[in-house]
Amino acid sequence: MLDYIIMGMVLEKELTGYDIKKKVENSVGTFYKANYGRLYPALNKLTEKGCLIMNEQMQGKRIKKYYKTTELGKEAFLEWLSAPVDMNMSGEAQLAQIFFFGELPKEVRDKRLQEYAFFIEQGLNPLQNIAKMLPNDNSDEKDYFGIAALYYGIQAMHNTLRWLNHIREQKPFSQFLRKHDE
Amino acid sequence: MLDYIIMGMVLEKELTGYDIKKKVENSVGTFYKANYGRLYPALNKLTEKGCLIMNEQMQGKRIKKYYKTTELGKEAFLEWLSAPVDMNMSGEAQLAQIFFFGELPKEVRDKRLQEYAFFIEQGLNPLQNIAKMLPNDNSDEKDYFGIAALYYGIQAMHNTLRWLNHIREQKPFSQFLRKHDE
DNA sequence: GATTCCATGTAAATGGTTACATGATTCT
DNA sequence: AGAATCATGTAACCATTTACATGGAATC
Repeated sequence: MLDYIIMGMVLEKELTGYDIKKKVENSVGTFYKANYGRLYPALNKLTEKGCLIMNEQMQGKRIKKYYKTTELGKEAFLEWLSAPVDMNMSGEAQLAQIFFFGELPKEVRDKRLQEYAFFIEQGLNPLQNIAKMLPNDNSDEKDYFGIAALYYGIQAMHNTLRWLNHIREQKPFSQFLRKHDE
Repeated sequence: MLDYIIMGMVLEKELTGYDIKKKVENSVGTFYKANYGRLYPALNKLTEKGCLIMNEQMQGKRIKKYYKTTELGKEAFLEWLSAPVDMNMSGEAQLAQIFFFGELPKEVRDKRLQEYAFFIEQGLNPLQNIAKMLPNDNSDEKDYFGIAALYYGIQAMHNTLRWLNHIREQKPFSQFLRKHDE
């Protein structure tokens, strides 16, 4: 996963490992955390494999290593990107993939987004059935937070579906966020 | 984390490892995945530590091992549960903790929920500032999905805050889910 | 009688974090 | 001058997944 995120970050502009980490933080950062402990080793491995090219530059007395994705890397990246979203991964990791969907041809992208919505609906149904069978009154105090977690999941899935509908049509986000009734 | 989830699952009723996995799946399952590869070793370690008691029972020719949380285990569980939610963990893992909040005294629980809401607001602010500075028009096609991910994050945080407000007052969930405008 | 589910585990491989180590550059 | 940040890495440790291995019990 980190490999693909790195390659996605330096598709066009070359960056240092340090820059890449910063870029990850303030873009996909909400969904994916990188740290130097595996970032730098990953950069070396990807360079060895030929997925990145490294370009050393001197800045005063310091060597800076700039990385950029090669054609081979681009292929690997697009292969990963165009594969169906892996539902075994955490929701956050799934979002990290969709983050790059702008790099995908519209056809493939739409297919994947629809597919993804379908998977979420499939996960949503059993949860909704459980919710329906639950007693309406606050019967057992101790169970409340378990039920709350269930509803959290249902809500989150609903919201993801709404979001997917939105981005499938590439609507602007000016009116995406809703007012919240206190 | 798994240790505490296990202990939380067998606070009152004794279960086998197999049962525990099932119970995790259809309760916190949306947020936390267990697998036998670490579940069984974890059961042994917790038993050695004295956090669980094991009770072997014969069912025909098969030995079944039932586990239950000891007093020592309960203490450890409650200590974990009453600590502030660790914001370095994934959002899913955070929810897995709140799942057990029914076991917490109201005072501690309310404090933790308010604290948690505060942390989320703190994470939300920078994202909202980025969103505000973004050009309103769909300037760059390729950036659209990056921006979409940003809005997803903002939406998710808003929803979490709304949910937290709801559960802090222990409101029933009959009207929690909103209708979705297509 | 075969398949599915119940039930318990282990071992190898992989994945990932944390702390450490070092030093240059830029800002105050 | 001192602090913060830029910049690159390693090593030890810890966590986690996957595949394998085994067999009883219940269901069709």
